[in-house]
Amino acid sequence: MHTLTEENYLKAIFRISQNADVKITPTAIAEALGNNPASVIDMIKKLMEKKLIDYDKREGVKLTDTGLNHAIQIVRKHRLWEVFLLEKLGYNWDEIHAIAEELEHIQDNTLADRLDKFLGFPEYDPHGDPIPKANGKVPKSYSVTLANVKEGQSYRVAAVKDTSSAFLQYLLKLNIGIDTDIKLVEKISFDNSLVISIAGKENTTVSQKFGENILVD
Amino acid sequence: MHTLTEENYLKAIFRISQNADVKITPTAIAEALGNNPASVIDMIKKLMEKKLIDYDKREGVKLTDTGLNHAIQIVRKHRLWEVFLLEKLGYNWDEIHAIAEELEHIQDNTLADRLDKFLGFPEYDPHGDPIPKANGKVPKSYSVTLANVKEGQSYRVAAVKDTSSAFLQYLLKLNIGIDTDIKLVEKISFDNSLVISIAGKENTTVSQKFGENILVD
DNA sequence: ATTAAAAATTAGGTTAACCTAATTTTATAA
DNA sequence: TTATAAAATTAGGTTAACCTAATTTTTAAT
Repeated sequence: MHTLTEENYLKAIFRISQNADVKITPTAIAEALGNNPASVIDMIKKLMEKKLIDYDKREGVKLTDTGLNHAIQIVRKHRLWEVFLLEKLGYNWDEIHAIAEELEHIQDNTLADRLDKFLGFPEYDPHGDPIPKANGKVPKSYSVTLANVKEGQSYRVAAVKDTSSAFLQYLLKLNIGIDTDIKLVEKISFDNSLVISIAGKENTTVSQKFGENILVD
Repeated sequence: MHTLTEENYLKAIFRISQNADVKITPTAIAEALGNNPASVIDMIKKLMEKKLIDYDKREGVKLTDTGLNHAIQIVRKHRLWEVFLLEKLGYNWDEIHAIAEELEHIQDNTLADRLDKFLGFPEYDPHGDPIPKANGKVPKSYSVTLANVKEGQSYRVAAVKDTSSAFLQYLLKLNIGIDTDIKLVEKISFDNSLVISIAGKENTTVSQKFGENILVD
Protein backbone atom coordinates (compact mmCIF):
# COMPACT_ATOMS: atom_id res chain seq x y z
CA MET A 1 0.00 0.00 0.00
CA HIS A 2 2.65 2.50 1.08
CA THR A 3 6.36 2.53 0.57
CA LEU A 4 8.80 1.56 3.27
CA THR A 5 9.89 5.17 3.51
CA GLU A 6 6.36 6.42 3.97
CA GLU A 7 5.85 3.86 6.71
CA ASN A 8 8.96 5.06 8.47
CA TYR A 9 7.71 8.62 8.39
CA LEU A 10 4.35 7.63 9.84
CA LYS A 11 6.05 5.67 12.56
CA ALA A 12 8.39 8.53 13.42
CA ILE A 13 5.52 10.99 13.61
CA PHE A 14 3.60 8.59 15.81
CA ARG A 15 6.58 8.09 18.09
CA ILE A 16 7.11 11.81 18.52
CA SER A 17 3.43 12.36 19.22
CA GLN A 18 3.62 9.74 21.99
CA ASN A 19 6.54 11.35 23.74
CA ALA A 20 4.93 14.63 24.59
CA ASP A 21 2.12 16.87 23.58
CA VAL A 22 4.24 19.23 21.56
CA LYS A 23 3.99 20.54 18.05
CA ILE A 24 5.57 18.15 15.57
CA THR A 25 7.80 20.18 13.31
CA PRO A 26 9.59 19.22 10.12
CA THR A 27 12.85 19.68 11.99
CA ALA A 28 11.82 17.27 14.72
CA ILE A 29 10.92 14.64 12.13
CA ALA A 30 14.18 15.24 10.32
CA GLU A 31 16.09 14.63 13.54
CA ALA A 32 14.12 11.50 14.35
CA LEU A 33 14.87 10.03 10.96
CA GLY A 34 18.38 11.37 10.62
CA ASN A 35 17.75 13.24 7.44
CA ASN A 36 17.44 16.74 6.10
CA PRO A 37 14.48 19.06 6.84
CA ALA A 38 14.20 19.78 3.13
CA SER A 39 13.59 16.09 2.48
CA VAL A 40 10.97 16.05 5.20
CA ILE A 41 9.12 18.90 3.52
CA ASP A 42 9.00 16.86 0.32
CA MET A 43 7.55 13.90 2.16
CA ILE A 44 5.09 16.01 4.14
CA LYS A 45 3.60 17.15 0.84
CA LYS A 46 3.31 13.60 -0.34
CA LEU A 47 1.75 12.30 2.86
CA MET A 48 -0.71 15.19 2.86
CA GLU A 49 -1.80 14.32 -0.66
CA LYS A 50 -2.34 10.77 0.48
CA LYS A 51 -4.36 12.08 3.43
CA LEU A 52 -2.18 10.35 5.95
CA ILE A 53 -1.21 13.55 7.77
CA ASP A 54 -2.39 17.14 8.18
CA TYR A 55 0.08 19.97 8.34
CA ASP A 56 0.14 23.65 8.88
CA LYS A 57 2.82 25.78 10.41
CA ARG A 58 0.73 26.69 13.46
CA GLU A 59 -0.32 23.18 14.36
CA GLY A 60 2.62 21.23 13.08
CA VAL A 61 2.21 17.74 11.67
CA LYS A 62 -0.70 15.58 12.80
CA LEU A 63 -1.61 12.07 11.74
CA THR A 64 -5.07 11.72 10.24
CA ASP A 65 -7.21 8.82 11.42
CA THR A 66 -6.01 6.76 8.49
CA GLY A 67 -2.41 7.73 9.15
CA LEU A 68 -2.72 6.89 12.82
CA ASN A 69 -4.17 3.49 12.04
CA HIS A 70 -1.33 2.73 9.71
CA ALA A 71 1.23 3.86 12.26
CA ILE A 72 -0.34 1.75 14.98
CA GLN A 73 -0.36 -1.32 12.79
CA ILE A 74 3.33 -0.88 12.06
CA VAL A 75 4.14 -0.46 15.74
CA ARG A 76 2.01 -3.51 16.51
CA LYS A 77 3.97 -5.61 14.06
CA HIS A 78 7.27 -4.25 15.31
CA ARG A 79 6.53 -5.18 18.90
CA LEU A 80 5.07 -8.58 18.09
CA TRP A 81 8.13 -9.45 16.04
CA GLU A 82 10.31 -8.39 18.96
CA VAL A 83 8.53 -10.87 21.20
CA PHE A 84 8.98 -13.54 18.55
CA LEU A 85 12.69 -12.87 18.14
CA LEU A 86 13.36 -12.95 21.86
CA GLU A 87 11.11 -15.76 22.94
CA LYS A 88 11.15 -18.08 19.97
CA LEU A 89 14.47 -17.46 18.30
CA GLY A 90 16.47 -16.76 21.43
CA TYR A 91 17.91 -13.38 20.52
CA ASN A 92 19.14 -11.06 23.24
CA TRP A 93 17.40 -7.98 24.44
CA ASP A 94 19.73 -5.66 22.60
CA GLU A 95 19.53 -7.41 19.22
CA ILE A 96 15.85 -7.50 18.50
CA HIS A 97 15.04 -3.87 17.82
CA ALA A 98 17.13 -3.60 14.67
CA ILE A 99 15.69 -6.77 13.14
CA ALA A 100 12.14 -5.78 14.04
CA GLU A 101 12.73 -2.51 12.19
CA GLU A 102 12.83 -4.59 9.03
CA LEU A 103 10.19 -7.14 9.92
CA GLU A 104 7.59 -4.50 10.73
CA HIS A 105 7.31 -3.66 7.04
CA ILE A 106 6.29 -7.13 5.88
CA GLN A 107 2.93 -6.72 4.19
CA ASP A 108 0.13 -9.14 4.81
CA ASN A 109 -3.34 -8.54 6.15
CA THR A 110 -3.47 -11.41 8.55
CA LEU A 111 0.17 -11.55 9.61
CA ALA A 112 -0.05 -9.49 12.79
CA ASP A 113 -3.08 -11.37 14.05
CA ARG A 114 -1.54 -14.75 13.34
CA LEU A 115 1.67 -13.77 15.03
CA ASP A 116 -0.25 -12.37 17.98
CA LYS A 117 -2.11 -15.64 18.41
CA PHE A 118 1.03 -17.71 17.96
CA LEU A 119 2.75 -15.73 20.70
CA GLY A 120 -0.19 -15.98 23.08
CA PHE A 121 -1.47 -12.41 22.77
CA PRO A 122 1.33 -10.66 24.66
CA GLU A 123 0.50 -7.21 26.05
CA TYR A 124 4.00 -5.81 26.27
CA ASP A 125 7.09 -6.25 24.18
CA PRO A 126 10.48 -7.16 25.66
CA HIS A 127 11.26 -3.50 26.31
CA GLY A 128 8.00 -3.02 28.19
CA ASP A 129 6.29 -1.12 25.41
CA PRO A 130 2.59 -1.87 25.01
CA ILE A 131 1.60 -3.91 21.97
CA PRO A 132 -1.43 -2.38 20.25
CA LYS A 133 -4.33 -4.79 20.00
CA ALA A 134 -5.90 -5.86 16.71
CA ASN A 135 -8.57 -3.19 17.17
CA GLY A 136 -5.98 -0.46 17.62
CA LYS A 137 -6.38 -0.14 21.37
CA VAL A 138 -3.08 0.29 23.13
CA PRO A 139 -2.54 -1.18 26.62
CA LYS A 140 -1.51 1.23 29.37
CA SER A 141 2.01 2.49 28.87
CA TYR A 142 4.32 3.61 31.61
CA SER A 143 5.50 7.17 31.97
CA VAL A 144 7.15 7.64 35.37
CA THR A 145 10.92 7.54 35.07
CA LEU A 146 13.37 6.52 37.74
CA ALA A 147 14.68 10.08 37.59
CA ASN A 148 11.32 11.48 38.73
CA VAL A 149 10.66 9.24 41.66
CA LYS A 150 10.95 9.58 45.43
CA GLU A 151 14.14 8.78 47.29
CA GLY A 152 14.06 5.87 49.67
CA GLN A 153 11.44 3.86 47.80
CA SER A 154 11.54 0.73 45.65
CA TYR A 155 10.09 0.37 42.17
CA ARG A 156 9.59 -2.27 39.53
CA VAL A 157 11.22 -1.68 36.14
CA ALA A 158 8.24 -1.60 33.79
CA ALA A 159 9.85 -0.49 30.56
CA VAL A 160 12.86 1.15 28.97
CA LYS A 161 12.61 4.25 26.82
CA ASP A 162 15.84 3.97 24.88
CA THR A 163 16.09 0.72 22.94
CA SER A 164 19.59 1.24 21.63
CA SER A 165 22.04 -1.60 21.89
CA ALA A 166 24.38 0.57 23.98
CA PHE A 167 21.79 1.20 26.66
CA LEU A 168 20.43 -2.34 26.73
CA GLN A 169 23.88 -3.86 27.00
CA TYR A 170 24.62 -1.56 29.91
CA LEU A 171 21.42 -2.73 31.60
CA LEU A 172 22.42 -6.32 30.97
CA LYS A 173 25.75 -5.65 32.66
CA LEU A 174 23.97 -4.10 35.63
CA ASN A 175 21.59 -7.05 35.78
CA ILE A 176 18.56 -4.88 35.15
CA GLY A 177 15.65 -6.16 33.09
CA ILE A 178 11.89 -5.78 32.98
CA ASP A 179 10.48 -6.57 36.45
CA THR A 180 13.76 -5.97 38.25
CA ASP A 181 13.30 -4.15 41.56
CA ILE A 182 15.23 -0.94 41.96
CA LYS A 183 15.42 1.17 45.09
CA LEU A 184 16.27 4.83 44.65
CA VAL A 185 18.65 5.36 47.56
CA GLU A 186 19.68 8.92 46.89
CA LYS A 187 19.54 11.67 44.32
CA ILE A 188 22.78 13.64 44.06
CA SER A 189 21.69 17.23 43.73
CA PHE A 190 24.90 18.37 42.04
CA ASP A 191 24.28 16.58 38.75
CA ASN A 192 21.11 14.56 39.44
CA SER A 193 23.04 11.32 39.49
CA LEU A 194 21.11 8.49 41.11
CA VAL A 195 22.35 6.12 43.75
CA ILE A 196 20.34 2.94 43.36
CA SER A 197 20.18 -0.54 44.73
CA ILE A 198 19.40 -3.22 42.15
CA ALA A 199 17.40 -6.21 43.38
CA GLY A 200 18.53 -5.57 46.94
CA LYS A 201 22.22 -5.65 46.09
CA GLU A 202 24.88 -3.08 47.01
CA ASN A 203 24.55 0.50 45.80
CA THR A 204 25.43 1.65 42.30
CA THR A 205 25.46 5.15 40.87
CA VAL A 206 23.94 5.95 37.52
CA SER A 207 23.50 9.17 35.54
CA GLN A 208 20.40 11.31 35.22
CA LYS A 209 20.15 10.33 31.56
CA PHE A 210 20.14 6.70 32.63
CA GLY A 211 17.31 7.33 35.08
CA GLU A 212 15.27 9.15 32.48
CA ASN A 213 15.29 6.07 30.29
CA ILE A 214 13.95 3.67 32.87
CA LEU A 215 10.19 3.62 33.35
CA VAL A 216 8.96 2.34 36.67
CA ASP A 217 5.80 1.18 38.30
CA MET B 1 25.15 -5.63 2.25
CA HIS B 2 23.29 -5.59 -1.05
CA THR B 3 20.10 -3.93 -2.07
CA LEU B 4 16.82 -5.76 -2.26
CA THR B 5 16.92 -5.43 -6.03
CA GLU B 6 20.37 -6.91 -6.27
CA GLU B 7 19.25 -9.82 -4.12
CA ASN B 8 16.31 -10.43 -6.40
CA TYR B 9 18.59 -10.54 -9.41
CA LEU B 10 20.92 -13.03 -7.73
CA LYS B 11 17.99 -15.18 -6.79
CA ALA B 12 16.52 -15.08 -10.28
CA ILE B 13 19.85 -16.03 -11.82
CA PHE B 14 20.19 -18.86 -9.34
CA ARG B 15 16.69 -20.10 -10.06
CA ILE B 16 17.29 -20.13 -13.80
CA SER B 17 20.60 -21.94 -13.39
CA GLN B 18 18.81 -24.65 -11.38
CA ASN B 19 16.17 -25.28 -14.01
CA ALA B 20 18.43 -26.42 -16.77
CA ASP B 21 21.98 -26.23 -17.94
CA VAL B 22 21.39 -23.50 -20.46
CA LYS B 23 23.01 -20.17 -21.10
CA ILE B 24 21.53 -17.47 -18.91
CA THR B 25 20.80 -14.51 -21.14
CA PRO B 26 19.76 -10.98 -20.24
CA THR B 27 16.43 -11.70 -21.89
CA ALA B 28 15.84 -14.74 -19.72
CA ILE B 29 16.55 -12.73 -16.59
CA ALA B 30 14.28 -9.95 -17.80
CA GLU B 31 11.47 -12.44 -18.26
CA ALA B 32 12.02 -13.99 -14.87
CA LEU B 33 11.83 -10.63 -13.16
CA GLY B 34 9.17 -9.13 -15.39
CA ASN B 35 11.24 -6.23 -16.50
CA ASN B 36 13.00 -4.85 -19.52
CA PRO B 37 16.19 -6.35 -21.00
CA ALA B 38 17.70 -2.87 -21.01
CA SER B 39 17.30 -2.67 -17.26
CA VAL B 40 18.89 -6.07 -16.90
CA ILE B 41 21.93 -4.91 -18.81
CA ASP B 42 22.32 -2.03 -16.35
CA MET B 43 22.18 -4.39 -13.42
CA ILE B 44 24.51 -6.91 -15.03
CA LYS B 45 27.15 -4.21 -15.17
CA LYS B 46 26.63 -3.37 -11.55
CA LEU B 47 26.72 -6.98 -10.37
CA MET B 48 29.86 -7.60 -12.40
CA GLU B 49 31.58 -4.66 -10.73
CA LYS B 50 30.62 -6.11 -7.37
CA LYS B 51 32.04 -9.47 -8.51
CA LEU B 52 28.79 -11.26 -7.87
CA ILE B 53 28.42 -12.49 -11.45
CA ASP B 54 30.49 -13.04 -14.57
CA TYR B 55 29.12 -12.26 -17.97
CA ASP B 56 30.08 -12.56 -21.56
CA LYS B 57 27.89 -13.02 -24.56
CA ARG B 58 29.18 -16.51 -25.28
CA GLU B 59 28.81 -17.91 -21.82
CA GLY B 60 25.87 -15.87 -20.61
CA VAL B 61 25.54 -14.86 -16.96
CA LYS B 62 27.19 -16.99 -14.28
CA LEU B 63 27.19 -16.46 -10.54
CA THR B 64 30.64 -16.16 -8.99
CA ASP B 65 31.30 -18.14 -5.82
CA THR B 66 30.39 -15.10 -3.77
CA GLY B 67 27.25 -14.51 -5.81
CA LEU B 68 26.24 -18.15 -5.50
CA ASN B 69 26.67 -18.06 -1.74
CA HIS B 70 24.52 -15.00 -1.47
CA ALA B 71 21.85 -16.53 -3.67
CA ILE B 72 21.81 -19.73 -1.66
CA GLN B 73 21.46 -17.85 1.60
CA ILE B 74 18.49 -15.95 0.24
CA VAL B 75 16.85 -19.14 -0.98
CA ARG B 76 17.55 -20.74 2.38
CA LYS B 77 15.82 -17.93 4.20
CA HIS B 78 12.91 -17.97 1.78
CA ARG B 79 12.25 -21.65 2.28
CA LEU B 80 12.71 -21.58 6.04
CA TRP B 81 10.25 -18.72 6.32
CA GLU B 82 7.78 -20.70 4.22
CA VAL B 83 7.95 -23.54 6.69
CA PHE B 84 7.43 -21.08 9.51
CA LEU B 85 4.43 -19.45 7.89
CA LEU B 86 2.74 -22.74 7.16
CA GLU B 87 3.55 -24.69 10.29
CA LYS B 88 3.61 -22.01 12.95
CA LEU B 89 1.30 -19.33 11.69
CA GLY B 90 -1.18 -21.59 9.95
CA TYR B 91 -1.12 -20.05 6.48
CA ASN B 92 -2.27 -22.05 3.50
CA TRP B 93 -0.05 -23.55 0.88
CA ASP B 94 -0.88 -20.90 -1.65
CA GLU B 95 -0.29 -17.90 0.60
CA ILE B 96 3.21 -18.44 1.88
CA HIS B 97 5.29 -17.82 -1.21
CA ALA B 98 4.41 -14.14 -1.56
CA ILE B 99 5.12 -13.37 2.10
CA ALA B 100 8.38 -15.29 2.04
CA GLU B 101 9.43 -13.15 -0.92
CA GLU B 102 9.57 -10.27 1.51
CA LEU B 103 10.89 -12.12 4.55
CA GLU B 104 13.84 -13.56 2.65
CA HIS B 105 15.43 -10.11 2.55
CA ILE B 106 15.56 -9.56 6.30
CA GLN B 107 19.21 -9.03 7.14
CA ASP B 108 20.78 -10.67 10.13
CA ASN B 109 23.72 -13.01 10.33
CA THR B 110 22.22 -15.51 12.69
CA LEU B 111 18.60 -15.34 11.62
CA ALA B 112 18.56 -18.29 9.22
CA ASP B 113 20.32 -20.57 11.66
CA ARG B 114 18.04 -19.63 14.53
CA LEU B 115 14.97 -20.13 12.40
CA ASP B 116 16.32 -23.44 11.15
CA LYS B 117 16.83 -24.66 14.71
CA PHE B 118 13.44 -23.35 15.83
CA LEU B 119 11.75 -25.26 13.02
CA GLY B 120 13.63 -28.48 13.72
CA PHE B 121 16.02 -28.36 10.75
CA PRO B 122 13.53 -29.12 7.99
CA GLU B 123 14.99 -30.48 4.76
CA TYR B 124 12.22 -29.47 2.38
CA ASP B 125 9.88 -26.53 2.26
CA PRO B 126 6.11 -26.89 1.89
CA HIS B 127 6.40 -27.01 -1.90
CA GLY B 128 8.95 -29.82 -1.73
CA ASP B 129 11.93 -27.61 -2.56
CA PRO B 130 15.13 -28.49 -0.73
CA ILE B 131 16.23 -26.05 1.98
CA PRO B 132 19.95 -25.31 1.69
CA LYS B 133 21.88 -26.18 4.84
CA ALA B 134 23.88 -23.64 6.84
CA ASN B 135 27.02 -24.76 5.01
CA GLY B 136 25.43 -24.16 1.62
CA LYS B 137 24.83 -27.84 0.82
CA VAL B 138 21.47 -28.39 -0.84
CA PRO B 139 19.50 -31.61 -0.19
CA LYS B 140 18.58 -33.71 -3.22
CA SER B 141 15.98 -32.02 -5.33
CA TYR B 142 13.47 -33.75 -7.51
CA SER B 143 13.47 -33.44 -11.27
CA VAL B 144 11.16 -36.09 -12.78
CA THR B 145 7.83 -34.58 -13.73
CA LEU B 146 4.52 -36.36 -13.92
CA ALA B 147 4.54 -35.54 -17.64
CA ASN B 148 7.69 -37.62 -18.18
CA VAL B 149 6.72 -40.75 -16.40
CA LYS B 150 5.49 -44.17 -17.46
CA GLU B 151 1.82 -44.95 -17.95
CA GLY B 152 0.25 -47.39 -15.56
CA GLN B 153 2.49 -46.65 -12.62
CA SER B 154 2.00 -44.82 -9.32
CA TYR B 155 4.19 -42.05 -7.96
CA ARG B 156 4.50 -39.92 -4.87
CA VAL B 157 4.23 -36.15 -5.31
CA ALA B 158 7.60 -34.90 -4.11
CA ALA B 159 7.44 -31.25 -5.07
CA VAL B 160 5.73 -28.65 -7.23
CA LYS B 161 7.57 -26.50 -9.70
CA ASP B 162 5.11 -23.66 -10.04
CA THR B 163 4.38 -21.98 -6.72
CA SER B 164 1.78 -19.56 -7.99
CA SER B 165 -1.41 -19.20 -6.09
CA ALA B 166 -3.41 -20.24 -9.14
CA PHE B 167 -1.63 -23.57 -9.44
CA LEU B 168 -1.59 -24.32 -5.73
CA GLN B 169 -5.27 -23.57 -5.34
CA TYR B 170 -6.01 -25.91 -8.23
CA LEU B 171 -4.01 -28.62 -6.49
CA LEU B 172 -5.91 -27.97 -3.28
CA LYS B 173 -9.17 -28.43 -5.17
CA LEU B 174 -7.89 -31.70 -6.63
CA ASN B 175 -6.76 -32.82 -3.18
CA ILE B 176 -3.16 -33.05 -4.25
CA GLY B 177 -0.36 -32.16 -1.85
CA ILE B 178 3.18 -33.25 -1.09
CA ASP B 179 3.22 -37.03 -0.56
CA THR B 180 -0.07 -37.61 -2.38
CA ASP B 181 -0.01 -40.76 -4.53
CA ILE B 182 -0.83 -40.28 -8.18
CA LYS B 183 -1.19 -42.99 -10.77
CA LEU B 184 -0.64 -42.03 -14.38
CA VAL B 185 -3.44 -43.94 -16.06
CA GLU B 186 -3.01 -42.74 -19.60
CA LYS B 187 -1.24 -40.16 -21.70
CA ILE B 188 -3.44 -38.71 -24.45
CA SER B 189 -1.18 -38.50 -27.48
CA PHE B 190 -3.22 -35.77 -29.19
CA ASP B 191 -2.30 -33.01 -26.73
CA ASN B 192 -0.33 -34.85 -24.06
CA SER B 193 -3.12 -34.52 -21.55
CA LEU B 194 -2.78 -36.87 -18.62
CA VAL B 195 -5.44 -39.11 -17.18
CA ILE B 196 -4.57 -39.63 -13.55
CA SER B 197 -5.96 -41.24 -10.45
CA ILE B 198 -5.39 -39.25 -7.27
CA ALA B 199 -4.91 -41.28 -4.08
CA GLY B 200 -6.74 -44.22 -5.63
CA LYS B 201 -9.85 -42.22 -6.46
CA GLU B 202 -11.67 -42.04 -9.80
CA ASN B 203 -9.85 -40.72 -12.87
CA THR B 204 -9.27 -37.05 -13.62
CA THR B 205 -7.75 -35.45 -16.67
CA VAL B 206 -5.13 -32.73 -16.42
CA SER B 207 -3.11 -30.81 -18.99
CA GLN B 208 0.46 -31.37 -20.07
CA LYS B 209 1.41 -28.07 -18.42
CA PHE B 210 -0.07 -29.33 -15.19
CA GLY B 211 1.98 -32.52 -15.37
CA GLU B 212 5.17 -30.61 -16.05
CA ASN B 213 4.77 -28.76 -12.79
CA ILE B 214 4.45 -31.81 -10.58
CA LEU B 215 7.68 -33.48 -9.54
CA VAL B 216 7.43 -37.10 -8.54
CA ASP B 217 9.42 -39.77 -6.83
C1' DA C 1 26.04 -16.37 -48.15
C1' DT C 2 22.39 -13.46 -47.52
C1' DT C 3 18.61 -11.85 -45.12
C1' DA C 4 15.14 -11.67 -41.65
C1' DA C 5 14.23 -12.17 -36.95
C1' DA C 6 15.72 -12.08 -32.33
C1' DA C 7 18.71 -10.53 -28.81
C1' DA C 8 21.85 -7.27 -26.86
C1' DT C 9 23.14 -2.81 -26.19
C1' DT C 10 23.17 2.28 -26.10
C1' DA C 11 21.09 6.72 -25.43
C1' DG C 12 18.25 9.34 -23.13
C1' DG C 13 14.28 9.90 -19.92
C1' DT C 14 11.36 9.16 -15.38
C1' DT C 15 10.41 8.68 -10.42
C1' DA C 16 11.29 8.29 -5.42
C1' DA C 17 13.90 9.81 -1.97
C1' DC C 18 17.40 11.89 -0.72
C1' DC C 19 20.93 16.04 -0.74
C1' DT C 20 23.09 21.22 -0.50
C1' DA C 21 22.65 26.01 -0.87
C1' DA C 22 19.87 29.95 -0.99
C1' DT C 23 15.87 32.36 0.45
C1' DT C 24 11.91 33.41 3.14
C1' DT C 25 9.35 33.17 7.32
C1' DT C 26 8.91 32.93 12.24
C1' DA C 27 10.47 33.30 16.90
C1' DT C 28 13.32 35.36 20.42
C1' DA C 29 15.92 38.54 22.96
C1' DA C 30 18.04 42.92 23.73
C1' DT D 1 10.73 47.11 17.87
C1' DT D 2 14.30 45.68 15.65
C1' DA D 3 18.11 42.64 14.97
C1' DT D 4 19.53 37.99 15.13
C1' DA D 5 18.96 33.30 15.24
C1' DA D 6 16.33 29.38 14.06
C1' DA D 7 13.13 27.05 11.25
C1' DA D 8 10.73 26.37 6.99
C1' DT D 9 10.75 26.41 2.31
C1' DT D 10 12.28 26.60 -2.55
C1' DA D 11 15.39 25.57 -6.26
C1' DG D 12 18.15 22.67 -8.30
C1' DG D 13 21.03 18.39 -8.19
C1' DT D 14 22.14 13.14 -7.36
C1' DT D 15 21.47 8.12 -7.40
C1' DA D 16 19.14 3.63 -8.02
C1' DA D 17 16.29 1.28 -10.71
C1' DC D 18 13.40 1.33 -13.86
C1' DC D 19 11.52 2.69 -18.78
C1' DT D 20 11.11 3.44 -24.33
C1' DA D 21 13.12 3.94 -28.67
C1' DA D 22 16.88 3.51 -31.47
C1' DT D 23 20.90 0.88 -33.04
C1' DT D 24 24.06 -2.88 -33.32
C1' DT D 25 25.14 -7.66 -33.02
C1' DT D 26 24.05 -12.42 -33.24
C1' DT D 27 21.46 -16.32 -34.76
C1' DA D 28 18.86 -18.98 -37.87
C1' DA D 29 16.68 -20.05 -42.16
C1' DT D 30 16.60 -20.08 -46.93
